[in-house]
Amino acid sequence: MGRACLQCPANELGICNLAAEVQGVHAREAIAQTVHAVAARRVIFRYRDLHDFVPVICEGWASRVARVPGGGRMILSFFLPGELMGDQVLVEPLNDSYAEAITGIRYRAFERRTLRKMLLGFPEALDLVLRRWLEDQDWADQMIVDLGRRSAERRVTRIILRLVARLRARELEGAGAQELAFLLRHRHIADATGLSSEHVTKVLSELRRHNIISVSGRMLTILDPVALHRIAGV
Amino acid sequence: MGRACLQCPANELGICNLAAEVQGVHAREAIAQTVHAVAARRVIFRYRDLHDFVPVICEGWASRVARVPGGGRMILSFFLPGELMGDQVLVEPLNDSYAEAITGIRYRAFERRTLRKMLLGFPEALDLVLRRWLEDQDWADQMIVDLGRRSAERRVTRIILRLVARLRARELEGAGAQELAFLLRHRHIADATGLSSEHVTKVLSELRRHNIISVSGRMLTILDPVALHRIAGV
DNA sequence: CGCTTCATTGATCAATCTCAACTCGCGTGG
DNA sequence: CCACGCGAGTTGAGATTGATCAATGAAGCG
Repeated sequence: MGRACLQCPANELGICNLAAEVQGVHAREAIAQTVHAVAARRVIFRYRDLHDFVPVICEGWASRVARVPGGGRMILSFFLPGELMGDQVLVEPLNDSYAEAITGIRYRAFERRTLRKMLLGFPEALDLVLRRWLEDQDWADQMIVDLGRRSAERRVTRIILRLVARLRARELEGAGAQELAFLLRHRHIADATGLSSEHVTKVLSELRRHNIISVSGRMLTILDPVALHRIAGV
Repeated sequence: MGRACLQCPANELGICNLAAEVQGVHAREAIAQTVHAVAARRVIFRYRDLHDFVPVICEGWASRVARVPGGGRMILSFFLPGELMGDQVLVEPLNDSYAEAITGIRYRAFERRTLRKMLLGFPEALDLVLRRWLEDQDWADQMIVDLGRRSAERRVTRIILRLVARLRARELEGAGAQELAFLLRHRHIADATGLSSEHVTKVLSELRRHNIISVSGRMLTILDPVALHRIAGV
């Protein structure tokens, strides 16, 4: 059981067999679940095919992607370890997007029907899920504002800061540490911000030139948090 | 009771006093509610102040708006007659956006606490609300794709087509009629598509020049639906 | 170890913004 | 009832941002 499990809804709801095994007890509610692994850059599933199961990511980073006729791609949201991959637990998805692995990932799929019944029985549990759904909506709202009314530089810095905040909130990265694992490729940042990947490297190079961030391998170091926040406009 | 009430969730849930009065019966559940009117272009409320009430729009068009420091504005969603103004019925909003009237509007505010309790008791009713919430999320997803990866021309035509589809789905406009009341100003289209209002008039002029649409007063006529859909890329 | 994907950089091009000037229509106060 | 003023729409010129294309080197992965 990794750190990501600590705040995982499946764990908090007591439905994850992994947690149960570790603690040597049965899961509170028996919910049919399967474990899967997907390699980096691969499609995990299409949402339109996702009728009976609710996926939760255990390890690695993933994204929800929409394709645009003509080759364009747009990332609609990111999934970090310990997060529901889409909050449509109670309602079937109507979306025609698909989930794609950013790094290699492992995830669990829970049976929707049982999960739904359980949530309807426990208002606190329902609240947990709805609140996360609301956070997703808030993310989408912020993306809309960024895409519509902010410069490339701002979009890039803001998405980095927001992801870092999410990692810290889930305690995947220490709140103090300015150096952290940042697993996105330029292409992912580009697809999330509506920019070309070339332009993303130009923005990031500029930030490095001013000693605001530094990147080596897949570690991101925030050298000057104040400047970074100033650019992001927070 | 207008046509908009027919598909209004407050009506479907049997909580609207208006429906009850018209039919000479009591509302199924007594939920405290108040009626309000707001003039065009006025702020209706801030979402952060909206703790105890759930608003439903009865007449007119409204929008949810985010301001960006420096004068920019972005419309996050539209509200047509008979729609919940934000689906955060069950959870308190965490957003810092506000609702703004596009035309003059009338709306009703229902007490959140009672409504929530009622929804938790009726899974079908809960489903109704969650499904609408999901539709909102779908709208947001489409906006993100449009903003990130589509041209100005496409964004404008798509938002028009999507709004028209919504009006027709709610039977506010006949499915066949190509002429309909379209109450947005260029400024609203601009704020929803992330464009300048000048560029919106250029796009719309072009569409008129090609006899694809025509606008007079606040009536929009779709002269060439096929061409319009082709441009939108559907 | 060979191949694919990724990052970097520069030159050029296209889309859209900004600014400015003008017109129109409508609502309102005199 | 009229005049005025403001918000809204139109149009054009010039400025900017970011896309596209191309070429090269580096890194990751099987």
